[in-house]
Parts: sequence; structure tokens; C-alpha cells
Amino acid sequence: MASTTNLTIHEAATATGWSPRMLRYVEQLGLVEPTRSSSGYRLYGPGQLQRLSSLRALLETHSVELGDVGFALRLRRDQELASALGGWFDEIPTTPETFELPDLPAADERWLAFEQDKHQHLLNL
Amino acid sequence: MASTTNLTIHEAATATGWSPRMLRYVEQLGLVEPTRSSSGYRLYGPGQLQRLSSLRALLETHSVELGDVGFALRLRRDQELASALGGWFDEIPTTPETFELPDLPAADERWLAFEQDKHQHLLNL
DNA sequence: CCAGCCCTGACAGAGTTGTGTCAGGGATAA
DNA sequence: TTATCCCTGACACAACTCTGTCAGGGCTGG
Repeated sequence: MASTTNLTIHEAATATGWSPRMLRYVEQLGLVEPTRSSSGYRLYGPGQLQRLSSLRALLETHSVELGDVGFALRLRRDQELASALGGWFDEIPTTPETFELPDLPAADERWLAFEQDKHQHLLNL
Repeated sequence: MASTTNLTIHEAATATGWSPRMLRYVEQLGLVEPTRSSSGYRLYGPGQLQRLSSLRALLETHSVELGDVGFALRLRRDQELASALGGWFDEIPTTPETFELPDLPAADERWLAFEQDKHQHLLNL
């Protein structure tokens, strides 16, 4: 039992600030899936504790719900869906009669746009 | 002026299969925002009718909820959030054995940049 | 052995979402 | 003018999400 510290669900809960119930829920959403002992007990490793903690932080700082993160995960996995969504967003501009005059962006703005595009690919939108 | 057929909300509704109530709701989610007449009536242009129809199709075929699309939109707009999420997904693999936190003392920004770059390459496979 | 964990499944209550409908008050057009 | 649309705001209600808690039953360590 020594090697890598694997915590049981209750220990992991107190360690990360979730309730055991919520850890099961988070698992059900596919967000953090612990391994199981031979008899079926959930075992949380250090990486998963880390994930659980940062997940908490993420929710708080960005006021996002667990379900939203679950949906983002679905977007990551279902590429079909992701590109369908992305396609819809880009399909025909939202306002019909507006036509954009492409003003020249400054270098900074260009950089920003690049960054954003990069991140966008991150979520496959 | 003539031109672009602009439908009122009820017309747009019957044309696209939504209810007027739902069109207002879709607008509130920021998904399809019609222009307004001088007296405040919603006016839907052809592009928006198209968007409304394809939105319906999207929901059906991929079994996605309006709220999900709303969240995807939020992801598109709030890049901060998008990369926070992306970062979380890639943070330390799900399997527990892995351990070893990045104790890089270098600037956080450097680390972040590296992470983001990594993501990009991952997607460009 | 036995207290105290763990498992799954289920129900319950608060809160949120999705959708209809209605009320009070302008706008429009026959 | 009058019928018929539109607006916003609000209430209503089913369905769903989130979270706790409990029950029946299996492990586990002292």
C-alpha cells in the first residue's frame, strides 16, 4: 500500500473540498474518473486530486457549472458536433445588412486575434 | 430600398418552425439577434431565417440543447474562459500514476504559452 | 468479530431551464 | 377606427440539474 498515495473517496473529498456525493457526480460526468480497487472502491491518485482542486477553482473563478464543463468535454470528444457548432456560428453573418469594412488592425490587435484563434481551435469551435 | 425581405416575429416563427416566444428566447441567448424597426419591432432578414432553421436542425441531429449552444457561444466570446477550460482538460492525465507537478520556477506566462502551443500542435495532427 | 468504511440505487427538495400564456400599452394598416 | 399585429414584463408549470441523504449489502483493519 505504500507506493503512490491513492486516497479513498472520503479522503479525496476532504482533501479537495468536494463532497463524496459530488465526486461520484463528477465521475459520472466523465470529468475525473478514479481507478478502482479490486473490490470496486474508488481510488484517487495525486493527479486526480490536483484535477479536482483545479476544477473547483475553475468553476469559481469563471462562474461555470459542472454541466458546462461536461458539455465542453463532449465538444472535445465529439468532433462531429464541434464542427457542426462551429459551422453554425460562422454561417452567414448575424446581422444581414451590415457589411464590415476591414480596417487595418494594429499589431497588438493582430496578435490578440491570433491568440484567440489559437484558443478557439483548442475547443474545436 | 426595397429589397431584403424582413419578416416580423410571427412570420419568422411560422417560416422557421419556432414559436414567437422561442424566437425571443433565442435572441436572449444571443444566438440570433434580429434588427429592430424604428418602433421596436423585430425584423428577421433572410440570413437570420437561415440561421434559425439550421439551428433547429443542429439541435435535432446532435441532440444538443439551446443552452448548450449558448454556452458554446460564450466559449467563443470569452477566450479567457476557453483557454482556462482547455488548460484544465490537458492538466495532468486522468490516470493516477502520473505525479510530478511542473515545478518550473519560470514565469507563469511562459508556461502558459508553452501549454497553449502544445494544444495547438495537438490539434494540428 | 465488528465498527466503519465503501458500493449502487433510489428518492427528495431547491434551483434552473424551456415554453406557454396573459396583461397593459404602442404601432399599423384596411 | 378597429382589428391585429408588436412590445415588455410577469406568472405558471413541467422537466431537468444539483446535491443531500438513506437503505441494503459488501469489504477491511484492528
